[in-house]
Amino acid sequence: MAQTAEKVCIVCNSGFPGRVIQFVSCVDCKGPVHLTCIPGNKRGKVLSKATYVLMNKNNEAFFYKCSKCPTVPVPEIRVNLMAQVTEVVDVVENSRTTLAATFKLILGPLHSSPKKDLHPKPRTDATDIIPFTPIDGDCRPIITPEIELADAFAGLPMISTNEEVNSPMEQGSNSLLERQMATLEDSERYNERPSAQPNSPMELTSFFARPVATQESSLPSLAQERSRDRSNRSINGIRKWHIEPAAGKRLKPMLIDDTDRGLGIRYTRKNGTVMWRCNFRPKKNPCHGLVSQIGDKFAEHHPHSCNPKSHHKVNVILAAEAKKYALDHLNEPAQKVVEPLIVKVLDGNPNWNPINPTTLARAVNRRGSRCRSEKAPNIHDGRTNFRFENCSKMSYPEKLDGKQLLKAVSEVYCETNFLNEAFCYDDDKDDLNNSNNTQQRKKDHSKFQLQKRYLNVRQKMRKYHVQRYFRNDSQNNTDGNEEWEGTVCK
DNA sequence: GCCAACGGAATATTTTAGAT
DNA sequence: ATCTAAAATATTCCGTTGGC
Repeated sequence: MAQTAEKVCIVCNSGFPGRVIQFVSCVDCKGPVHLTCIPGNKRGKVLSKATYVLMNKNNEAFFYKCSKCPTVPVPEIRVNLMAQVTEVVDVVENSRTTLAATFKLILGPLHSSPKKDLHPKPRTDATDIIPFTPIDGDCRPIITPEIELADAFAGLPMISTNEEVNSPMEQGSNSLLERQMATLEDSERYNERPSAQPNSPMELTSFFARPVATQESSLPSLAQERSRDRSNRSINGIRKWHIEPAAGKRLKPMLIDDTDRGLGIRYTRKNGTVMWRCNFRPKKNPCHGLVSQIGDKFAEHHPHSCNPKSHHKVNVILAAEAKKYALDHLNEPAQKVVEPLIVKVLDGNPNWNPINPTTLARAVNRRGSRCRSEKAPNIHDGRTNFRFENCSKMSYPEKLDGKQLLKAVSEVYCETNFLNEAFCYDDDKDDLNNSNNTQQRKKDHSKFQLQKRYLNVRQKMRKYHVQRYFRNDSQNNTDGNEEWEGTVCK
């Protein structure tokens, strides 16, 4: 951490002005990085100025690894593991005194909150390093050094990785794993086990050298969690992923793992990471299974808490294929579509208990009939956006709760639940002024008016096959009418 | 008709950026 | 260093769909 005014920060590309230049150097490329340019260190959470000064004073090195450099491999610690555990325990204990300021437990990029993950919640594998696996590939559950050490801290029996790695089957898996891992981005390569750097109690990640994560003994053990998870894995411990694009209900994509559990897309992070959630979701004890996907790589964030399913993958793929075929051949009878597919699947899976053809045919029919109604002639062929004509008929005075109406309408596609709120009201016979309960009558009347206008809008939408529409605020409506724009069904 | 299997929205929690 | 607001992420709730 020497001062160097000529150098340029490899993160922000700016210099190091001022008398006191605080920076750290990448252990690999030696490039300087501002203290504040360290990922997650805007507020000194990773390396505060005070800590920096203290470390400088004690001539301590801060092992920073910039994102441009290849990840430093995780050290092999199979040999003399207990000695290392003792060593790390000493370090942790000492950290309460002299090293308290310098010893910050920072987890990898997938764990953004150092404070939170110091004591991980029992329901997650927060301290597990998550192995990424490619799509339609597989992954051996890995007992990483930090996991073993975490178990050791929790007072649990050590799990020997020697035996696992040395067995013929595991050796095979390892080579397969290595081939997969070779394709991963550097920042994700947690699980490599080269022979270099033996006996180091520190783990180097893409960011920093840091002490191994510990776990309070009062919390459920990682070993127990993994043991439960391992029992859910296939026999050889290989995790396989497969995405079926339209296997879900409403033709949503489904991720299927090697235990035949199906997962649906939960949400997509801003950085493009897709989060998949196990589809087993009864109201009582829904499964916690959670998988992240970056590109075509997958990682388990939460293990499943549900039981594996039998032939689920075969069934969902078959159903998806049948529905897809039915959509492409709308005029063919469902039974005719389904039966050959079932025979074909049965040929490839002799142990499969075939789905009832009638059941599948009914599902196919449902899908087909919906599609037939959706494929009504489109008078706005070729145009995805258009301006509503007769805008005056679509306008609403503000006093009739236009905002609420606008919100309801803009969220509506072709189907709506609005009519499910059966509202019986005889507009013609009602006399607002002669009612016993005038306030309530006025309220009902207003609601009825709203519904009538809404139905009028909906009718319009159907007529023009509008998927959704919204008010065009860019127009200055001088005549008091609101302008609407719509999106036509393709 | 019941209930599991989804799927989406609402809500809660955490993180980050910016101001002071 | 602290506070606040906004954004991002995670969790929960609830409605709909589909199979039996």
